[in-house]
Amino acid sequence: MKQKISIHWFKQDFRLQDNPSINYLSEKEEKTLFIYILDNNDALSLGSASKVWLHHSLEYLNKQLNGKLLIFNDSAINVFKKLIQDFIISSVSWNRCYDQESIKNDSKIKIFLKKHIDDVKSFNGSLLWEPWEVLKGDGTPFKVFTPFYKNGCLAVTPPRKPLTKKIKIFDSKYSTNKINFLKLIKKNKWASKITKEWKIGEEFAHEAMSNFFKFGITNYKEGRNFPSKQNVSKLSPFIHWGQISPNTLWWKCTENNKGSNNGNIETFKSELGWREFSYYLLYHFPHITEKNLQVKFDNFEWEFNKIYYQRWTKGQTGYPIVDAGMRELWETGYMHNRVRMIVGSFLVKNLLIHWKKGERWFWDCLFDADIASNSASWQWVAGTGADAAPYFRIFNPVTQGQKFDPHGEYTKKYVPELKKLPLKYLFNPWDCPESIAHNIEFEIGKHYPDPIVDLKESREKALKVFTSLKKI
DNA sequence: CCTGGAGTTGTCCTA
DNA sequence: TTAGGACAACTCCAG
Repeated sequence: MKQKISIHWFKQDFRLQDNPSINYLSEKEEKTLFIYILDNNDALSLGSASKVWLHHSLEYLNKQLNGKLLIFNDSAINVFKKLIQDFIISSVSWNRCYDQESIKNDSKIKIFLKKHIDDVKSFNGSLLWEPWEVLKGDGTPFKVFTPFYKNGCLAVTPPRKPLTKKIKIFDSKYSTNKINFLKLIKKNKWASKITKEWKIGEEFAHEAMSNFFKFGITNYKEGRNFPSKQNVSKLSPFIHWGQISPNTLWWKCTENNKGSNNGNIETFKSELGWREFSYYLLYHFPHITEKNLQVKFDNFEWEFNKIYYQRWTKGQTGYPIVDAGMRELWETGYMHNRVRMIVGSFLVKNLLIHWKKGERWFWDCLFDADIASNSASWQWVAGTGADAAPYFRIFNPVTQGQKFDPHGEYTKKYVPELKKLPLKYLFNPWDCPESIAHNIEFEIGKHYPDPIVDLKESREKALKVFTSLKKI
């Protein structure tokens, strides 16, 4: 006798709170079977850090579901074929993904499922506004952030309020923990070290939110620029994996938006707005993952010096703030936003290496690696994207270090070989006089690399190349 | 169709 | 030491 069930298909929504698909199924009479499908043939293959986060997320989620999460390593079609054989399925639902590949695959699966199951639904569980609902007066999509956010988002319907319902978990007899079979984690030092500063799971997303609204949000607007300060939320991996919904954060902002903290709250909300904008661009211009949004850059003469690139990835460029950022990324699966801009500008403008190379490295190393934010942000840094920075905006890693890490705490933490260097020379160690260097046993080229390119030269070269481009 | 204001995040030089 | 303007021009957007 087959049992009657409903199915929630976890995609990038690893939470039980404020989960529209789960809420929908909780209203039904049947108990819900919770499944996750890893398809190794997915075009959008996961980066190494993403796999690690996914592994721990699945473990946590399975615990939340009393060990009843069903995990498959197959194509979604095959999985559903089997489930349709084994159960009477009244409903299947999930929360949508917004990249082109997912849209294509999911619509195929939906058509297949509808042949066998009456009730097949998908929900918006990850965006505050549906990309197709925010348009200009003439019906075309926005291309500039400020009008998109102010006139497009804020001026229309406010985001859905968070809601949580009680779930009824279906106990399938073949529900076992198969997470290790997915082989998401390689047995090496990196994979175990990288999670050291993180607690992964829905509960910890809420913990991070509480901490942020207690401490970080005070002075967020200013403090978010300083990598050694604790003002950033560090919520990005949780948001990416759906361990907390943007709606929960949005309404938490509204709740806390009283009195003098207004500017900070608004700034944080606009950061959520930037995430929306990235997804918006991805939806309306899906090729931004691969191609320049501004086609005139297709003629741009990028260079590729393999040695430079490798030293950038390893944090061995000879520019302390750049190296600190790249090492933070490698060691923690995260990089502070200000530093992301600095290392990005350095790769694209000083080394003239294609933004796509940087995008791929970030994709592999970031816990919050997100196809929308990553593509849109790299294009922004390169100046090839929407709402681009003017080409002459090239970050100076020395000035940026002095300005945003004024006491050098961040830089020294990740580049410990510079610890003894006086602050005056921390961001330009090549200027350190011989007498001082000798005393602290610091030799450039021996204890810390020579800068791979000259700042002034590479800046002028970049300006030249970018200027020539606009004349085409 | 025309018009005018505006556009996340900087740097460098000059007075 | 510091504040202000140049950098260059284009596209987007709203009226």
